[in-house]
Amino acid sequence: MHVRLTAAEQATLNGFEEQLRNYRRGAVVIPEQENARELFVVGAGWLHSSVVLGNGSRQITRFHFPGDLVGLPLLAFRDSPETVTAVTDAALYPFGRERIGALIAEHPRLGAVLLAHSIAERVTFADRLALLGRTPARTRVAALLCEIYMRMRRLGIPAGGPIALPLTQEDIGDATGLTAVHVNRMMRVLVEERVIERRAGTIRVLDEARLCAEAGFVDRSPVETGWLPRPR
Amino acid sequence: MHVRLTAAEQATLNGFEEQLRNYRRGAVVIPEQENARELFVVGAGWLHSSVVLGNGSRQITRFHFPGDLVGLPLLAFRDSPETVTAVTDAALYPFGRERIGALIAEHPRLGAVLLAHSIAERVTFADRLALLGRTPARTRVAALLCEIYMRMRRLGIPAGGPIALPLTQEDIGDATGLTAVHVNRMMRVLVEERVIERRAGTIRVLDEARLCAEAGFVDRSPVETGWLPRPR
DNA sequence: CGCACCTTTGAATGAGATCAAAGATGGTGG
DNA sequence: CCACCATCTTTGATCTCATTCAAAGGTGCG
Repeated sequence: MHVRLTAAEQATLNGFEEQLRNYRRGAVVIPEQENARELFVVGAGWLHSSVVLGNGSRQITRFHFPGDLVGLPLLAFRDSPETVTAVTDAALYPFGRERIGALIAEHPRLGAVLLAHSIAERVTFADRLALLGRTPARTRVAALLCEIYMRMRRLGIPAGGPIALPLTQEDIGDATGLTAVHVNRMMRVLVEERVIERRAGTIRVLDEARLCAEAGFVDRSPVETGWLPRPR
Repeated sequence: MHVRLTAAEQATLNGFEEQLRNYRRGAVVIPEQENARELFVVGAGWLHSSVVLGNGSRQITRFHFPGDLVGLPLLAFRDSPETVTAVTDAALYPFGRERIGALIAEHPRLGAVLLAHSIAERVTFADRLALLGRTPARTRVAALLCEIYMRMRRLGIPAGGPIALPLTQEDIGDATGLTAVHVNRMMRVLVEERVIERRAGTIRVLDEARLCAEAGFVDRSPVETGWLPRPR
């Protein structure tokens, strides 16, 4: 999205989407603490990454949407530090991690793009950290909805239209550090104040400006590419 | 630490530590939202990265110690998404971000190592996210102390010895999502239960096993390197 | 159609925040 | 070298946001 690729780069990237593998809603794609061997590009569906604590509670650390790269932690650790689960039925393109090594050797510039991507993700995590550490429940729920809404917009869904929200309130709680009960109350407030509307597994954003303000949403300016090396 | 470097790789890396620049305790090294142009390798001192929210509260997202690379977000965003501040007097090696581009072009394998490093950091953030979202105050404080202790150990400080803790309780609160007052109470409990000992800006870990258990500390197995391309 | 699972609502409880004020501590300048 | 002032730590009292516990509706899948 951010860089004009050479034909050779494009061809190499296309190679990552060969076979397609299907997963059912709720299926575990990568189990925590196990020696997983493959990464994935998301073809269709929603997934999430989560961590389970010693006390049994779960923290969802991020959601994955079509086009996302899933399983990068396998490049740094032998055993996956997180569980990747399919939220909806999903279709993924698996590939071995040594192919990332080959990609970098062949096209160092793509390696640099991958680095920038990983760093951007780190920044997203930092924002989320501030959200959990320093904001009240209401803001957290608004921020999650806002994030999903923005993501859907970028995937091409029209503004103001209804968007599917295949998450249980428990899921939302595990992502925001709240209980399902409290998530329910917070969403209710947002509905009562006409910020959003809900109906059978979908939500509609009625007041985008208000939602963004409520969430403290900051649109991180476009990704930097000035420092990248020349394509080979 | 994880990879055997070639002479050429080592030489290139050494080039990153040319001039040394000094900062006073409390000095802002990279201000949030400004167009910073340099990254740094930490030579000496402690620093931290933080985010300031709309409501005025602050979240410290991570601490930086000697040997750390600081300012990576500049590779992804034009304006720094976070503030980097010197906790103690510090000495840093600055360098321009285009040098990272050159590094990757010249030594793709080092680019891959950098990617793995960035991914490992992302995983650390995920752990921290679970900490803020799903654990009580006491665990959070223990986890922060445990993390610092482990880091100091790796930097060569003896087990059980006193270690400098140049952080105010407010700093610890901003890192753990608590108030300074509550941090004080939690540390008091840890002292009373003889897990740690405190004296004038230093702490001593009396019961390492207990601290780790309390913190839910998991030692992420050594970084993977099997997928790296061959050195050029 | 029936059984899981999810959502909704109320009431009681509790962890951590807030407010306030009294000790420590240490860096600075005279 | 000492005195002073700013900053940090400690402690108590009170308040509040979110959790917990409990139970009654909904919804959709098999």
